[in-house]
Amino acid sequence: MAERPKLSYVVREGDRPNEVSVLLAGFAQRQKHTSEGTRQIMAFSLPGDPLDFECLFLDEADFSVQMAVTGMIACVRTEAIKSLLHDRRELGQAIERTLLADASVAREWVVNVGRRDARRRVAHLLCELLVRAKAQQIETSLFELPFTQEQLADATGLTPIHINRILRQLTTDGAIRRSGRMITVPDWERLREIADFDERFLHMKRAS
Amino acid sequence: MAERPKLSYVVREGDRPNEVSVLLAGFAQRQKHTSEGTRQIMAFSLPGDPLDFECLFLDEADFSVQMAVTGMIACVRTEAIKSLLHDRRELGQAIERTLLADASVAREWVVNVGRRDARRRVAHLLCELLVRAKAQQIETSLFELPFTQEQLADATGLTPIHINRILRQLTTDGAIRRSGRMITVPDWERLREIADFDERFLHMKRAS
DNA sequence: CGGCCATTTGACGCCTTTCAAAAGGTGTGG
DNA sequence: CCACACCTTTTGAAAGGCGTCAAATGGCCG
Repeated sequence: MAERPKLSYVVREGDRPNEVSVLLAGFAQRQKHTSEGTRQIMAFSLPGDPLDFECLFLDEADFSVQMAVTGMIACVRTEAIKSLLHDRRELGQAIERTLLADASVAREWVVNVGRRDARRRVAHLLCELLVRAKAQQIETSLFELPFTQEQLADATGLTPIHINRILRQLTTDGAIRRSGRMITVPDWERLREIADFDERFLHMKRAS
Repeated sequence: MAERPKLSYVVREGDRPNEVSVLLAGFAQRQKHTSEGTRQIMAFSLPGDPLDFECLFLDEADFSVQMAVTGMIACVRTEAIKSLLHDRRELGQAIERTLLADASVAREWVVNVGRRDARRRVAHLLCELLVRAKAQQIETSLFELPFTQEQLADATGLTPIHINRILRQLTTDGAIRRSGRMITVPDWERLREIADFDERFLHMKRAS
């Protein structure tokens, strides 16, 4: 249970942490850097999401986790979780499902950056964030994006300049409305159609 | 233990299979289709790889598996594996590690298609395939690619035409040599450098 | 040998990047 | 409360990487 300032790293690629964490408040991002220094974000974490549970089973972290805004995380010693896993099998199943759902999202991101143009790509990311935020009861149709356009660029494999142009285009097309970083979706079906979005890849439970 | 013809599907997106399979011979690919019909491959499977074990824990498959060439797979009823998992904890850990290594590869693919240009992207894919093939003792520096240029394109988010140009460029640069689909790597370090390749994301065991 | 598919090559166009700079916002210190 | 510094957003112009279109070549199998 510790406050984490904006931009602080929770895990760095190559770490072998002896504790894992859950995001309680704020937003975080999973990312990697290429040797040239460019960054690729491969997931945004919302409150309630585990941040680095794969470290429970893999030797070293293959990605970094950085806070996107100031937030709060809960840390648990890996020993504690492992002994819990030893006692309660259903907990292991739950973690397993979460990790594999994360993996499914990563696969969808491969599709997103590999086969969708900038417009669909951004719309798809917005859809994912909206659906996940709704599932966490964060808010509904209007949605405060805590991310800068540079972060959105690194998440979609685009440049911040182009993100800006795409957001403007989506706005003039009526698919979204913006004021500051607040984004409203007046026509959800419209955005979903633009994005080619099918939320099954999120593997969310209906009513758990 | 069944032979599978080229292009046959092992799993389709949305399936809820009651058996899972391991690739014994040949090559397979994991893929998704967008609503426009374009395809994105997100993993190539080599002999020895489990093809769809995530179905053990998730409700429905979020990707399809298709044979890239005629090959052989072994099918196991999910019930059988689950009861095995119940008895032998170390088996569960092994499967867990495999699944999470797959997830790590998917994340690296996000980086690949998101932040590397065509030349690095293709080189990175070749590096991954070579390292994994070597680990399976398939062959060493020379490597028969069973994949068409169209498949390589769908794996890298490019077009087959551009794959062709990149392969030619890598050839004239001396990074690879080709005859037919056989690819030789005369200078491994060279290709690795071009690719910005660091094999840690594969999470392979040193000597298991 | 003929049909079909994969590979190869060229010309052209466009989506996205790069480069550059202005404008808007925000926090800190005087 | 203002001023300054810094970051983010916005806009424009030009370049380039990759896609699209089209067609020729090559290889495999019946």
